[in-house]
Amino acid sequence: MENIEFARILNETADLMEIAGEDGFRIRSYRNGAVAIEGHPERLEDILSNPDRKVTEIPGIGKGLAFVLGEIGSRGSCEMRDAMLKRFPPVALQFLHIQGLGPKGIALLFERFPTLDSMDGLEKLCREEQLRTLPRMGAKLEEKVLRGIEQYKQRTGRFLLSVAADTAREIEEYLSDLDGIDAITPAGSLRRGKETIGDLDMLVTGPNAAAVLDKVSTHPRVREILVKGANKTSVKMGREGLQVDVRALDSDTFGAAMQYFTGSKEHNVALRQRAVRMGFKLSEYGLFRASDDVRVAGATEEGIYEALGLAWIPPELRENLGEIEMAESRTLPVLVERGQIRGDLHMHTTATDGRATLEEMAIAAREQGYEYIAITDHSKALAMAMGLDERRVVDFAGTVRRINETGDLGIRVLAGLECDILRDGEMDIAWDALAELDIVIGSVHNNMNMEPAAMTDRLLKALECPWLTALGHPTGRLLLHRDPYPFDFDRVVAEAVKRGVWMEINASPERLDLGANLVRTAKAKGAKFLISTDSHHPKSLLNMPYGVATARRGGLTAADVMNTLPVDQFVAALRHGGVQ
DNA sequence: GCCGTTTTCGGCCCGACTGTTTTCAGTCG
Repeated sequence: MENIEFARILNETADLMEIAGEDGFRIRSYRNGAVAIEGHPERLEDILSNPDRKVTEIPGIGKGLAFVLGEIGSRGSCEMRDAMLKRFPPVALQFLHIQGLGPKGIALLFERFPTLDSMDGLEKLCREEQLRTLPRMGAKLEEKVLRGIEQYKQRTGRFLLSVAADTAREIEEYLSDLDGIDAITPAGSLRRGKETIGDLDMLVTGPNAAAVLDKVSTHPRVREILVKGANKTSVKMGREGLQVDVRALDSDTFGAAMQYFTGSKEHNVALRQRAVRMGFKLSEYGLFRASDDVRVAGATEEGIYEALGLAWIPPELRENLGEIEMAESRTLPVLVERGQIRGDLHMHTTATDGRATLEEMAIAAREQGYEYIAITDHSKALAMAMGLDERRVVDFAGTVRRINETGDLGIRVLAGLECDILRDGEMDIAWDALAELDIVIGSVHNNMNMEPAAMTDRLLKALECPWLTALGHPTGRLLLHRDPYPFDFDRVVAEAVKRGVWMEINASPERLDLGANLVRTAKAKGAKFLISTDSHHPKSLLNMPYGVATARRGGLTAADVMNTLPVDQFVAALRHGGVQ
């Protein structure tokens, strides 16, 4: 069992305890423990099975949680969770994801309607106007919950890009000891770098590819085998039930299969139409001449595109949004690559809500091969994150200057801030304190349900601040969880371009904000971008590829992305050339 | 339930908004 799985069960237990009205601090301990375990570099299982080690070595894990973790490790659950699940049906956990419903409300629902045990049941209660019979619940809440259920249904069945990527890696590792395998490659929306994934397609080639189909069904996280045939195994993985299709292929059709299973459907339809016009037939088995059914390409993707008179198209662009025309005229953009990113400009430390110190983040970033980073902790409006006030901002800028003078960290550190954009569009920190910093990322963290016009005004007002470097996670969306706040994006981008404020592509897999479509829109208006991980832990620095994938889907080249610049040029490009 | 000690128990992060009230609990970030 991986650490993240231990963390998930602790969090789930905490959710249930919250509904049960358990002591809040005790619940916090479970959540803290989950964070500690998820971020712990060692496998918890290894520590648990080693008699010389104790899990209480991990800060945040005491005697109580050590016992709980032991239970989870041996049987996948713990006493507390079992007890809670006797009181509440499993759907209670899903109710927590309905906006407008919290633990107290859910507890009340089960108290009043003991037979409630499904999302449909909740929907029925809303439609029959039953919620309003409960204290502090009314017609507005019934409407809100119905909207919440609608959104919930839309997002179930989809998974974050990172979840699919992790699962793909896990499967590759599990199969890596088999002989006679040439390649195990993800296709589908994962290969296209889409922000959320429906199911995971894995293609396998090699003389022994069929053996993979047997072995994959024995993976410990497989919970259901859907299909187990000669060419394909389909399974559901883990509790969330991510469907994984693994296909074994001949090497002479591998390119055609990659092309076909990578999609998108829209891209493939357009490509097949083109093939027909040119006297070919394109399928997952190859490109065939229509006249005599002779295969003219199929071993590689490049061969197929070339035979159709096209340059090879990067998977991220395969959405039939003009890429086929560009491939024909040989004008495809040279998309930005992870290896071109030289700095990460948005991260937090223990000064606010991060889990590691400035030094630890800097060293981890150096190991990623970066030349520079910016530390951008929160500002004081985020009281729950211990956000910085003016005095701490100025002190911090001084500290960073001294660190850079020593050069001990082997990486250039920029003094930054993720400054809250307040309700009225004012910055949370006075301008003269912001002037001490190299980089200021302006972000909206509260009052997100404003009218679109008011939110537009708020962002336009924020852009007036002369020290603002970039807009952080500009739409505020949380994938599968919260929709973007509506505002006039075109107007805000146009103003940002005019004022030289960059747009962030937040690489956190929960956000990927801006998303690819808005990246396209912004680029068309002349925007410049930062790709940043918004890390709260050294491990999260590894999320950069998700941001790069989003940039690529938006058609960005290295020239569009400011943090591809070498450190000196980057600092010179900052609005006031940096302060150091 | 964890932590850090005042080594035995008290402190642990908090403001704004919403819809429901008639003074505020619950939710959200």
